[in-house]
Amino acid sequence: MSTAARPRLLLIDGHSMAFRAFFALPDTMVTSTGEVTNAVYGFTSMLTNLLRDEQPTHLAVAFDAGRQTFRTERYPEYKGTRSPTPEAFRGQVPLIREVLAALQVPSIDREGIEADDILATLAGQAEAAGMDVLICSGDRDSLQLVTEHVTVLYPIRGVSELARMTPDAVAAKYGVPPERYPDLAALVGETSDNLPGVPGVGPGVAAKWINQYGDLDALLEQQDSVTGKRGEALREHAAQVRLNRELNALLRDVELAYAPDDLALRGFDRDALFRVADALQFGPLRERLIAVDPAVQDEEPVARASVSVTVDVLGADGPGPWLVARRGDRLGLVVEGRAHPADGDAWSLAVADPSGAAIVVDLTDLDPRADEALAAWLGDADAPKVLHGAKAAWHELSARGYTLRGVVFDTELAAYLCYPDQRGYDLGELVERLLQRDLVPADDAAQGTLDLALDDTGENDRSATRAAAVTELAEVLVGETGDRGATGLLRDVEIPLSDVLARMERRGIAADVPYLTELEGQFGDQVAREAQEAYDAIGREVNLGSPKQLQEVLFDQLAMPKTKKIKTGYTTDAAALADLFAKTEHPFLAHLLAHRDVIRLRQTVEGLLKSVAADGRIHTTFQQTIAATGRLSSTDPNLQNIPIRTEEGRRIRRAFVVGEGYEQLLTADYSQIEMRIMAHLSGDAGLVEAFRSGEDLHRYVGSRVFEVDPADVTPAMRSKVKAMSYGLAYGLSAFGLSQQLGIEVSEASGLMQDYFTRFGGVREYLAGVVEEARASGYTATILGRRRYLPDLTSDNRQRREMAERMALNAPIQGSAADLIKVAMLGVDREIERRGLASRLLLQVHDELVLEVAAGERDEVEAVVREQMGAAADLTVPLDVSVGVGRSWHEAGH
DNA sequence: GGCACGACGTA
DNA sequence: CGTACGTCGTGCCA
Repeated sequence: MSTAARPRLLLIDGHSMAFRAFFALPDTMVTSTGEVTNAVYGFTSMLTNLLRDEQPTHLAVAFDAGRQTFRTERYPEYKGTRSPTPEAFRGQVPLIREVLAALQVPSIDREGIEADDILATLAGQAEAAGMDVLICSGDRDSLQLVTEHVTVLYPIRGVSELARMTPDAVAAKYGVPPERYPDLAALVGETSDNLPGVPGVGPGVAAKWINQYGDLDALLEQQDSVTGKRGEALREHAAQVRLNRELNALLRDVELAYAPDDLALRGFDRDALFRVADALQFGPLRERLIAVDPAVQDEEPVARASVSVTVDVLGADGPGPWLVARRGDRLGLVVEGRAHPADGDAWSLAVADPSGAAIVVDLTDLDPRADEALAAWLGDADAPKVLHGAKAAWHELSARGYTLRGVVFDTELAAYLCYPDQRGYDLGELVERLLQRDLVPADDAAQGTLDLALDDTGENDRSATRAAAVTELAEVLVGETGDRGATGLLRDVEIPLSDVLARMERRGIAADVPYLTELEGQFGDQVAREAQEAYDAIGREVNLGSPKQLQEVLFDQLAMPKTKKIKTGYTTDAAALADLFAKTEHPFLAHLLAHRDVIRLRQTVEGLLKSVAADGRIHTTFQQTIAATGRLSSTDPNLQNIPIRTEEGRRIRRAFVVGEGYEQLLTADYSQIEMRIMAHLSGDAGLVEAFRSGEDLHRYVGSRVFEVDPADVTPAMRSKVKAMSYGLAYGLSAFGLSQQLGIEVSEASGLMQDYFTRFGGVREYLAGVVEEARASGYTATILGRRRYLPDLTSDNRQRREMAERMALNAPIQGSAADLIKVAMLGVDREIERRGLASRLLLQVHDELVLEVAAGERDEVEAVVREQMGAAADLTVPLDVSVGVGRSWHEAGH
């Protein structure tokens, strides 16, 4: 038994915290009706965090009321230097009080009294009543209230970071205990309150005096004993100091309508909360608030149960009868094995029905009848299955000769669509989060049916439990997916695509191993040569792959000018080295850069050689749940970053060749897909016309921006608008553009202005994307794929601006990902329908690589052009360029 | 063996 | 002070 925890009273200075929020968040945060909401949003967000982190039992928010206070009566200039409250702020205070009313939190004010005096009074009463008190205020005068049981939370930056001011923290920061802080403040003065201090006396001197004399009264009594210029200044300003002290003392005996006991949290008024949160378009903040509703927090946490399952023991007939008895049921399937596209295996599988009954089948020791029944079920497109990561299971089963069909739901893909920014989608973690259950098999004692016939390693129980968990999880995720408008995207795109990807991975792409080996040798020779010449240039050997050692060489030994600062010193990246070379022409730099290039190429070749499978082909794995924008990624090896920009790099592409039994490789890529999507989404007339005209895009844009004839657009103009156009989709700044083009920031900024003058629809679109996302909490692609960006309302500028750039980019990059996924499904389906032998091998974001069977080239090209071109109906045409050849390099264009 | 970091390849 | 990824080596930790 634990003793009852002390009650915790949270007191907030409403005005000062709302004011902080107002300046921390952009005043472009408005509802669709134009109401500015940054202060109310920031304040509510801060309050939400406090409820979550501090778990107060009692709460009140105090507001200033009335212009006249005892302080202005005593000293008319009090707070006299403050500029008038911004109009946009003033209107938000009543909104904050509305929110508080919905949360059933008292807003306390009293005519002629400042919020801090209310807080001081309540804090004193609460402490006397045995409560712990937290005071959240941006007014430093509140520091005088700090005691063993009273802590001030003082905003450091914005309203998201609060400093915990305990007695020790106050003493550490100011050099005096909390009760002496107003003495110190009286000496130093407070600009924001228009209280001048003693000239030449800062916090350090003030603290020294206070500690020396004991307190301010004693100091003033003995002011004549203070020597020097500062002593004179003190004597001259003694009256002001006394006045300061009088004014900065907080009232502790204000008569209030509430006593601390009346401030107990009662739980939110959900109806009122929904109304106000919707009216203010709080978006995701509403859910965050609900998650901290004290009415819910108070409920006893239920001991978390495990996912339960009953393992049915199979008879001599194997799994057939069990599966047949459940025909038409959605069954959870978990395969135990090794998921590898070229070297997979499966050793057992578990199937669970919706009631929690399961079977486990040992695949390594299966009699023919059982095998036949299992194969029939697995390959039956009409036998609905639910998996967590069907593609991996596909590889495992494929290795044992099974075909997997009838996947109607994939909990991993569903979780990805619902929470695309998550790092991983581990089954156990999802079960914990979404089912509030644990993924451990129930104790053997509790489950009599478990420990029968099957082997007793516990493996089977775990498998069966996972299968049951997948079944249960699917039920929750069906709802979550629907809530996010992702049902169609999951069912019609991601799930069928995982099957297409599985087959692409299984096929792999043929590699010319002798050629790769030759390349490895050549690059290796060059590595050695460049390294030796680099060593000769500086007269010693260093590890050229160690930025740390390079920094020593460049900045110590060679005393070169410092480059851009990074965590570990100064950067040695390629751009910086090129810059240094331009300045110093030191041969070491040239050899170092050449070494970097060639060692990288050698590494790439080595990696590829290592990943050639027994069939002479390279089998990548396409990750379908990694990129938050909806793109695929490629691993083991990554075939989406094979060099193409340099001639040396392109040599590597010659190693990817057409395989035995096929005639050619075909590559097809979308040209300027992202810009076309931008034209479509923005509806900018100029940009749409640019694509419809068939003119070279950058030439067209250049002619508009620079006001010249398209024929007169110089290469320099073209490259500037090209960088500009692409940068837009990333949230490029004038500074970034100037860096990339090596021009002045002013020129870059002028370029951007000219661009937006000509293509105003683009600017409107980009601004609109961010504002909409801020209000709704997410961005969406053409197919409705969402990306949630809670940081759009962060008061941390860096995080917020990062989120804004993500919001600009996600609909564009993500829509492009949508389109090529749809195109892949179309190409695959059409190839199958026409009975062609050609096949998809790779996807590189805007490019598809296919292996073309003899005689099929023209038809395959037509299919690919048709399917890629028809992936979406945009206001601009989707242009596809196609190339063929014996190698990836030859097929490129 | 695992981690963070710098560097750099692709779209 | 430009989005989205994956991989490699170094240097440092346990």
